[in-house]
Amino acid sequence: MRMKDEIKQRALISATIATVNESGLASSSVSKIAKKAGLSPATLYIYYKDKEDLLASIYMDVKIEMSNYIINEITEESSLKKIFSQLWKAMFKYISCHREEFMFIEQFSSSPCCDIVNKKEMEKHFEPITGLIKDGIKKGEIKNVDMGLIKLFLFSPLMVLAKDMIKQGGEFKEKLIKEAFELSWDSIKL
Amino acid sequence: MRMKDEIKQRALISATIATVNESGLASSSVSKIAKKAGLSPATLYIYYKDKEDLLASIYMDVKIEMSNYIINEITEESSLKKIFSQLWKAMFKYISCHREEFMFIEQFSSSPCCDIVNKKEMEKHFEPITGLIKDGIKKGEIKNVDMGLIKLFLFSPLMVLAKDMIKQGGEFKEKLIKEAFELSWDSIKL
Amino acid sequence: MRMKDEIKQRALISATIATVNESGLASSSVSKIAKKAGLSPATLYIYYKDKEDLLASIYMDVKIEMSNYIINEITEESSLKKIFSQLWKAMFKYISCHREEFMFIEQFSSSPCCDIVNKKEMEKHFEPITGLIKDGIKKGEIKNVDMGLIKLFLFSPLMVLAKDMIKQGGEFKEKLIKEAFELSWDSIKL
Amino acid sequence: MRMKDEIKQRALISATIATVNESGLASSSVSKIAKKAGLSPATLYIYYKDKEDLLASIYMDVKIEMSNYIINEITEESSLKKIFSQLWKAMFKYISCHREEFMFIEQFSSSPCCDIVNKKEMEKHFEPITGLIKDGIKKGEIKNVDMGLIKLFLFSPLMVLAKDMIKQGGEFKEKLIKEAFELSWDSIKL
DNA sequence: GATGAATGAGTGTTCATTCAT
DNA sequence: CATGAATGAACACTCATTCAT
Repeated sequence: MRMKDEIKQRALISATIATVNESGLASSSVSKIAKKAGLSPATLYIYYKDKEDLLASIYMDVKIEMSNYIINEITEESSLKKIFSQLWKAMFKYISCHREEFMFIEQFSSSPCCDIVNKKEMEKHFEPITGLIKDGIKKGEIKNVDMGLIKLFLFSPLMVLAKDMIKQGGEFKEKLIKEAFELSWDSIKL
Repeated sequence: MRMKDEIKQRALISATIATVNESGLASSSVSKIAKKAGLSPATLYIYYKDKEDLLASIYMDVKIEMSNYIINEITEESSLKKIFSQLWKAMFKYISCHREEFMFIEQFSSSPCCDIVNKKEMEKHFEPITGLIKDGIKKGEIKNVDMGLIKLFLFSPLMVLAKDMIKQGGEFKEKLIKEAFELSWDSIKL
Repeated sequence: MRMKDEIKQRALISATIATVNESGLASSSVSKIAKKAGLSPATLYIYYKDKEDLLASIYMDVKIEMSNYIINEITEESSLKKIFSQLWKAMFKYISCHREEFMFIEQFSSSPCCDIVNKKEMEKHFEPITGLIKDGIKKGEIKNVDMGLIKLFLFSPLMVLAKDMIKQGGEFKEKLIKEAFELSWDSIKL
Repeated sequence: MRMKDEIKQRALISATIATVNESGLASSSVSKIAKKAGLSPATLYIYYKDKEDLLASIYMDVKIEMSNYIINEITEESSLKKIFSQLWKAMFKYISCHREEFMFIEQFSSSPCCDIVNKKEMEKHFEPITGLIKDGIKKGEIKNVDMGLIKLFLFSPLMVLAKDMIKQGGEFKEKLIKEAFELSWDSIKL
C-alpha cells in the first residue's frame, strides 16, 4: 500500500493557490487545479472531501500560518504603538514573501463560500492580538470603543493597501507603509 | 448595443443585482439572470456584448449612481470635518436604501473580472471628493500624505463596516457609525 | 427562434429505448443516448428535466400506448374467456411488433427508479380491464378472490413468457401461447 | 481466487446483498460494498475476478441455497398437489426469513448482466422439481404441456406475489398465499 | 428587435480497477 | 494475504453563447 503522500498534498495546496491567483476563484476548476498539481482530478478527492473542503481547508491553513508568523515576529514590548508598528511590519513582511497566499485568502474571504469556515476556530488564533487591544484600552492608550472598531482601523486599511500594492506591480514602498501605520495609530490612540 | 428598450434594460439590471445577491457572483448564470428579468438569454446579448460587459456595465452604473447620490447630499461647507461626516452619513444612508446594489458592487469589485472596468472613467466621478481632500491638505486641516492614503482611511473602514452590518442581520447602528467616523477623522486630520 | 422539434424528441425516445435494450438500464448513460439520437447531451435537457424524467416519461408513454393498443383490439364480447383470449393475443401481437419497447418497460419496471412514476395515473389506463374482471366475478365466471390475484395469473405468466421468447431468439410460437392462455384461464375461471 | 479467508468471504457476501437492497443494483459500487464488509476494495479482487463475478457468484450461491432449502422442506409424498403446496409454503417461508437474499436475486435476475451465469449449472439444482413435474404428467395429474409452461405457472406468480408483499410493507398474508396456490394448481392440474 | 432551441466545452464528482507496499 | 492510494474514463448536468426564425 502506498502511503498518503505529503508531497502530493503540498503540490495540491500550492496548485490551488496558484490557480486561484491566475484565474480567480470562480474560474478555478477542480481539473485545472489537479492538472497544475500534476495529479488526476480523482486523486484530489482522496485528500479533500470536495472542492469546498479543499478551498476552506487551505484558507484555514494559510490564515493560521499567517497569524503564527505575525505573532512570532512581535518581540518589542516597550509601548503599544511599537508593538502595533511591529505587527504592521510583520504583516507586510509576510505578505511580500507570500503574495500568492495573501491574494488567495483575500479572494476566498470575500466569496460567499467563505461562510462555511469555522469562525470560532479561526478567532482563537487571533486571541493574542485581541488581548493586546484589551490591555491598551485598560491602560488608556487606546480609545475605549467597540473592539471590532479598533481591529477595523488596524487591519482593513492594511489589507486594502497590501492588495493594491500587489495589484500595481508589487513594489512595497516602506515609506508609504510607515505613513499608513501612523494614520492607523492616530485613528485608534487616545 | 444599447438604447433598445429602457424597460427591458432596467429589468435586466435589477435581475442581475438580485441574482448576484441571491446566488453569489460565481453561480449567477446568464440564463438565471435572463429568467429573473423575464427575458430570453438571447435578448441579453442585444443589450450587452457578453456576460463580463453586463456585470462591468452595471458595476459602473451603480458606482456612478452612488457617487452622484453622495455628492448631492453634501450641503454643509463650514468645516471639512463636517463635510466628511456628511459624506459618511450619506454613504450609509445610500447603502441602507440600496443594500442589494451595495452588495453587488462589493462582490464584483473583489472579483478578478473587475480589472476590466475603466478606472480612469470611474475616477472622474470621484473628482469632487478628491478636490475636497486636496483643499483640506492645502488648508492644513488634513495630513500632507499621499492622496490614496487619505481615501484609504476615509473609505475602506466604511465599506468593511457596512458590509459586516449587512451580513449580521442588517441593522445600521448610528452610534457605532458615528464612533467609526471619529476614528476615520482622527486618522487623517492634522 | 427554432421550434421544439417533434423529430428530435422521437429520435430521443427511440434512442433511449434502443440503448436500454443494447446496454441495459444501468449502463445507459445520457451521452450514449444522446449520441445515438444524433444530438448533443445538452439538447436532451431541453426536452426532459433530467435522466430520471427521460426514462419515466418514456415508460409512461410506452405503457399508455400499449394499453390503448390492447383495449382497441378487443372486439368480441360474447364470453369472458374469449375476451381474455383476445387480450392475450393482442398483447403478444403488440409485443412482437414492439419488442424493444416491451423489453424497455420490463427493464424499467423492475428497477428501483420505477418508483417515481405516478402509479395512480398509470392505473387509470387499465381500468377497462379491471372492469372486465369485476364483471366476471359478479357473473360467477371468475373466482371470487382478490382482484390482484386475478391480474397476477392473467398477466405475470404472460409477461415472463414473452420476455423468455424474446431472449431465446424471438420466435413467438402461437401454439405455446394458446396453451399458456388455457392454463391462465384455468387458474382464474370458476 | 477462492478459499482464502472464510470469514472475509462471508462478510463480502452479506455486504453485497445488503448494499444492493439499500442502494439498488445500479448504485452498488465496489467501494460501498467493500466498506460495508470492513475490507479494502482491493481485497475484494482477491476473492472475485471482478464486480460481475462477485454479483453472479453470489447470485448462484443464493439460488442454490434457496433450492436446497425448499427441496429439504418437502416431506409429504401422498399427492402431487400436497407436494406442490408444501413447495409454495417452503418458498414463502424461505423468502420471509431471507428477504434481502430474495430481493437481491430478483434485482440481479432482471438485470442484463444476469446473462453471464451458467444456466446449465443452475438447472441441475432444480432437477428434483423437474422430476416431480414429469412424474405428474406421466401419472395424468398434470397437464401434458411444455415443461416450461408448468414451471411458469408454478413459479412466476409466486415470485411476483412475494416481491409485491415485500415492497408493500413486508406482511405475508397466509390466506392470500393459500388462495394463490389454489389458482396455480388449477392452472396446471388436469 | 426578440426569442427558444441548440451545442461544444466544461463542471464537480464517482467508478471499477490496479499498483506499490 | 491484504491494503489504502492512485487513476483514466466515465458520469449527470450546466454554461455562455449563437443560430434560425
